[in-house]
Amino acid sequence: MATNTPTFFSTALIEWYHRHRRPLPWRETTEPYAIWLSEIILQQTRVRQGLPYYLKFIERFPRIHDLANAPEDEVLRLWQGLGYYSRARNLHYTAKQVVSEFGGIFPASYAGLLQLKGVGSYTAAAIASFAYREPVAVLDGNVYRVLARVFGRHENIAAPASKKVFEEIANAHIPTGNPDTFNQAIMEFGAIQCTPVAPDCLFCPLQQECFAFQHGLINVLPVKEKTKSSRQRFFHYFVLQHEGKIYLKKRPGNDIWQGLYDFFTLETDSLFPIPELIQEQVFDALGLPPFPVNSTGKVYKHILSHQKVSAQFYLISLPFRLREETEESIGLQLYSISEIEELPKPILIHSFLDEHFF
DNA sequence: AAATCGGGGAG
DNA sequence: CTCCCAGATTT
Repeated sequence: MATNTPTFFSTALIEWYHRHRRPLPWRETTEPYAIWLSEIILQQTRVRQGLPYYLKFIERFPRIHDLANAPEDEVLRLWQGLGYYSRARNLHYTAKQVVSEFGGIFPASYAGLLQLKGVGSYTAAAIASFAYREPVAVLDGNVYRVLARVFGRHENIAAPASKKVFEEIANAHIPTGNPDTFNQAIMEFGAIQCTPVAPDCLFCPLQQECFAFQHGLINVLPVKEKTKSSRQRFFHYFVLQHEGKIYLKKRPGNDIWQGLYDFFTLETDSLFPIPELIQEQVFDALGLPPFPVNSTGKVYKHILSHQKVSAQFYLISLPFRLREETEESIGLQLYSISEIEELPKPILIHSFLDEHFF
């Protein structure tokens, strides 16, 4: 990359940043491990939501070896409630890889960091610039918005093809001598000043240079194509209990909440399960004689990015355990209440348990 | 290129 | 309700 000297844009952002920056713990360090941890946590997550998780993780896992040596269930349990759980699984995978293959030392360049699982172009640029002062511009939601407005770009920011347009602008302005501050500044500027709704244009240092402000396009830029509506799903959770313990299973891949624990599940295409379906998919599958079951009555609603889940729970007390072959084939295992508290669970399941058992 | 993966908060 | 958040990965 060519050597960049400061521009009106980088100068204004950095000057603004020095007056408005929030004190955040991951800004007080240049350790790749701490920066990497914070960046994974903050993907698609607001600082306010991610901060307590960062503090928990850095306390429990002060060094990458601590994270690498932890069981995956504990990592997922600490991650519980933060969403996008593949981030936690990849975080753990990469910690183990960096320890076993690189002696606990992170790759020292953008290109090297990009090879790590869970580290894409944004995160690699963030770590490279913050930890190594490598002049590579970050491109996150904040940056897209700021660039689209200031430079008047109408490309659809949701389209992957638009990425290089914004990348080129950002990389043309990142000062070679101060890449870390520029990257921090442009993201902070987007988060605090140039917000998605009702940006503070009145007191904006870029007011005169901002294309969107000068042309009355603040509410038009950035252009972002609308997403499709999500699908509706209906879960029927059978809370099988025996001697104070509850059967749980670990959720498989290729669906939401991979690696988290929930109950034996019947999924239907409507709110009301067909009795024959319960007979076949529940009683027959579990090797139980048929008997009447009632849900707890409450329908739990849970919203995800691309799905709306309606869940009902059916409390069932078993006077005996399931057959061992049944337990193994379905993946069900009995856990005490205190054990269940330590397992990673979807917020939906945790909320239900909180109301009935914890 | 499009779909998928969470949960919370603002308006 | 809709939109967005220090995005990455899979299809």
